[in-house]
Amino acid sequence: MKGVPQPTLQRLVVYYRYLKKLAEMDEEKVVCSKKMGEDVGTSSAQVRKDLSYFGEFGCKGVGYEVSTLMRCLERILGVNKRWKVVLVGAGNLGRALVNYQGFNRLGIEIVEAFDNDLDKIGNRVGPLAVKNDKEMEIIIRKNNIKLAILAVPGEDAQQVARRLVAAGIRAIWNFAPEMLRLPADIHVYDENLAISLVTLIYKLNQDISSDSVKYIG
Amino acid sequence: MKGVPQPTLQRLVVYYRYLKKLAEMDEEKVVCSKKMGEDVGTSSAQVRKDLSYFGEFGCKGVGYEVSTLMRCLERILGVNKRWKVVLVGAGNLGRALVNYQGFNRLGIEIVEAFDNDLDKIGNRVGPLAVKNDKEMEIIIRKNNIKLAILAVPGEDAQQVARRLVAAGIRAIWNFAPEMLRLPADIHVYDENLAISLVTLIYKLNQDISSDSVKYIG
DNA sequence: TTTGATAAGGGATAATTTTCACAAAAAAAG
DNA sequence: CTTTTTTTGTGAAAATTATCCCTTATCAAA
Repeated sequence: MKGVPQPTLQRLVVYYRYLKKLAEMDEEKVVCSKKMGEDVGTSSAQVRKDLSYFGEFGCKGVGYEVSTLMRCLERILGVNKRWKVVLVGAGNLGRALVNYQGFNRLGIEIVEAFDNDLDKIGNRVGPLAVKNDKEMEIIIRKNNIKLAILAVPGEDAQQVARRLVAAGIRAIWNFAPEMLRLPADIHVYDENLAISLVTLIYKLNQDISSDSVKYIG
Repeated sequence: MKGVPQPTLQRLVVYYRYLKKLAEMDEEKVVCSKKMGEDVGTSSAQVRKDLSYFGEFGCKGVGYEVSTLMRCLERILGVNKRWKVVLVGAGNLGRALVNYQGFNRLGIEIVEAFDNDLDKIGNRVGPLAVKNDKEMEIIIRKNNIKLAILAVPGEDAQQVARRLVAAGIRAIWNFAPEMLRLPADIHVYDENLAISLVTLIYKLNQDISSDSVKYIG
């Protein structure tokens, strides 16, 4: 179970959500890789290869039992357990994440929100009251929390991240556009919203450029 | 200028922001690929290879002139122009995106926000008033807008996306966890926040599993 | 000047990821 | 009961990406 490609992992989340929807609709009991691929936007071969990293889940000539494969993926991804997460930085983005419904369905619960801005401390974000970040370390330790969402300004990110790691955090979902320098065994996922948008702009711009090439020469 | 790897494109955005920061600090006039790589978390070879897809920007034995390379990347990425963007879906996430400061620095301006929820229409989100989505098509056409942020519930996504394309939208940043079926020449970037988080959970869970293996056998 | 150190550019090589194609198993059809 | 169809799982091939390393250019110091 070593050396699973990152793209495979990401598609697994997509498959999981797809299967969950199928299971809720309660129509098909079985689904084949061809249909899965078409429905989620990849190929049947990709679906099978992705699953093959983790074992055999299907039945030749038949396909995959929806509920079984769903539960297998649940275990593989670790979303069969409930995960407690803290949010640091209760700005616009942080508040949106707390209120985002998609996480709860994956067993993910944001249990605390911290900020260093006195104007924000005490305010409600969703079901939480924002706490002073001075209490952060103590609360993280006491509740044995391993996962943090870092949504603070770039200039604070490195320092806050160090504090989180010192408090026992093992994985950080980083929204700050900064490279975090942390011990190698801490998992960091850099989320960079600007990247996504600029990628689209690049392509739009390419279209426009090649259009004008057509007209000129 | 065809066949630029997607990862390269994404790193280019990172380089661009890095150079912009260097330029603002106004210390070094020149930067080499080694330093760039270290500062943004990649290798010097990767930096050079990424840039090589677009031309020659450096000087052997010296490095890259910060302001020049910055402006080159600006043109390559298309962020030297201003881009008008509409938001569809004024929920928590949509509101967070409108208020996100990172876009403005890239010449990206969210100029309209639409929703079909009568409770939301008329409310302010940042500097905008949410408009009725029935006006969407007309306003997009009139302002010749090409880029849309889709932050509506999954079940509405496909239908709204079709309307956007019919109104002249050419690129969609899709936050709905649905595969959009659109003409092949429409650019879609699927942003899936759950994927990021589950990827971290997977790794956390792996750590825990391998820990217990140590104790048991 | 000449020499040494530095650093870009780019072809060659390696690693990773995706796609292909086929054997084997199950079900359906004849 | 045999044949055909379907569909998985998986090595092998292809495509894509990343890394290495060598050549060349530039600068600084002797």
